[in-house]
Amino acid sequence: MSNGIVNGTSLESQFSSLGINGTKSAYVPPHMRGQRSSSSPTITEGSGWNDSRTATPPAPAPARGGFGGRGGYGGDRGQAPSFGAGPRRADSWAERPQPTNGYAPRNDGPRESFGFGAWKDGKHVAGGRNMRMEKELYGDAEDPSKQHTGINFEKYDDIPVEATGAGVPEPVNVFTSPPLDPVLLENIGYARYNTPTPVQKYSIPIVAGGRDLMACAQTGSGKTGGFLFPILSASFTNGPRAPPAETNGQSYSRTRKAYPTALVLAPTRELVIQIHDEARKFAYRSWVRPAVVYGGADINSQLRLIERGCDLLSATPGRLVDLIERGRISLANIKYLVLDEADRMLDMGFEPQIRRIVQEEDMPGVHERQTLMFSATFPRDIQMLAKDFLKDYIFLSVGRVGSTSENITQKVEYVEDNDKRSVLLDLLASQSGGLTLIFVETKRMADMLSDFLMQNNIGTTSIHGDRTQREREMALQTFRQGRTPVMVATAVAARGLDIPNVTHVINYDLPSDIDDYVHRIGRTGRAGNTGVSTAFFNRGNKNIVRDLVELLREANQEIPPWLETVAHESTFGSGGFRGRGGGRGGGARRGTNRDFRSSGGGGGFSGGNRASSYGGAAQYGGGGGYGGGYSSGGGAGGGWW
DNA sequence: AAAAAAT
Repeated sequence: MSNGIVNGTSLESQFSSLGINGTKSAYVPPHMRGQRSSSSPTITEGSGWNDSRTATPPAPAPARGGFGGRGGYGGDRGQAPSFGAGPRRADSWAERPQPTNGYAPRNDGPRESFGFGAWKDGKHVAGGRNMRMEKELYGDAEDPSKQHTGINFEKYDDIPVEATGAGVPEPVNVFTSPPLDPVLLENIGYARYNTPTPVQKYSIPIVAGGRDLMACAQTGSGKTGGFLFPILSASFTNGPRAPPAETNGQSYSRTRKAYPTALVLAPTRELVIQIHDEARKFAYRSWVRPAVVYGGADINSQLRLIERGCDLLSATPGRLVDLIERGRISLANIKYLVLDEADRMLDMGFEPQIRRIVQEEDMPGVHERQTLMFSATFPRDIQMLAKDFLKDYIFLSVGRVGSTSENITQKVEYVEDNDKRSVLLDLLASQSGGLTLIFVETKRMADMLSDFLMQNNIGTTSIHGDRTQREREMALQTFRQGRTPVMVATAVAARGLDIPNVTHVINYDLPSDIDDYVHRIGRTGRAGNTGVSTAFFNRGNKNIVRDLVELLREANQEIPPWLETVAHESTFGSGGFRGRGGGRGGGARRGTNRDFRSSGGGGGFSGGNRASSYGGAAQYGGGGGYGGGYSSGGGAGGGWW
């Protein structure tokens, strides 16, 4: 291998190369690493921690001393300042050696004054700066593993956006205050975000104006910031919702309940971890304490962290329902609800749990909260969800980032199953630098292929749902760091994950759904950078061929002649005619990503007009909508092509 | 058909 790929790829050797003592050391999930505290410090300024680097805080003067724990509402929420803290050791965390390997000792050090704010007497009191925390949250300017979407934003100007609905506010073109809270603005600066992405340009004034939002956008479009920025900004300015009266008298109950202000639901564990990491960046110095809960990890440590502060909660649905049942989380104070990757969550069968969380627990009704839904597509079941969860919403349609802006070079090669391994080896040998993400269809294949690559001395890890959560997070970690520059993945990693420096995505097995394909290749070419995607195609993939060709054409990619032939034969050939339904549109299952409501609609769901608002011209100058399609496969059988 | 997700 000529590409600097490393040896020794078993989990143990990955651990040891990270300086971790194999089985003995306490595992620290990514979102807890380097995090000494996620909540109320019990030490105030002057009582210990001091750092000469902590220059004059840019915040208002009272900020520094004003740290009274949870401020005026703390007690009512069962989160008195001393809560959960107990006697603390007197030695200063700052004096201990700093971890150099990205792993921090357990989160039991003394609290620091700086870095956390409070909501006190109806006002936001920002905390002072904390340089150590800033380094941990934002990294160095040179650290590539910390650099996310803060670069090359110019490319985003090409992305078409369409906003429809009643009273769409003018988009903003810069990060400014107003409408953004000054503390948030500083955090955006620390994160080196320069310019709002198209989603953010619209979502900021929409959410600031109190409106609900339905956005068809994929990650990579700056979606996470698109909801975090306006929600955090409004939260900083307006504070938490007043605690419900009924909880009076419960203050001293044995079980401590968290009352988050904002809730973000997402389909996979890694995704909620990633959202939480972003939330931590932008909640810095504010009263908002981000928290995260997800399955597969120790629930008790999550409970402890929740108790220390849980204002913006990122969660997978199953674990959240569990915690609600245990009476540890109440949704009574929710002001902001976000459903991320909503179509994916429905695909994964989360609808009953989501409906329970939103409609059958104690969450305020649709008129008492603000709701934001994000989905790559807008099929009928998502429309129904939007009808039930949103009110008078603004519909935002954001063009595909990767494919339409042509910063991903898409290749398709004809490879029989038996040849895939050797072709893959050749492919890996011929490239240099960067990270390679290989998608397969089954967990078994993921294991087999990663074993095979490791046997060939290619630094490989793998991620799929049968690995332990710890293994999954470790895989992501070593891949991000480039210690294992190749990762084999199932669908678990297809959507939403933001991994800088992925230069090559290989569809070892093509998915049967073109949307999945789009998401997968979207792991490269992020933030305006260029990337390469290679797909192995053979007769087993004919169910995707027509959508694939259409997509390649739309993205101005080279289409191999044989692929065109296959697509043509698959459409008109012996397999039986499967009508195109009149060109674009006519999509039965998937639907398009455009506002289906009648124009000027007041937000009501007008059920009958769906068909008529489909079809017709593409929504914005030829970009975007790639409707096309029937639900794949099945049906009229017949030979190959 | 497979994957993911609470235990």
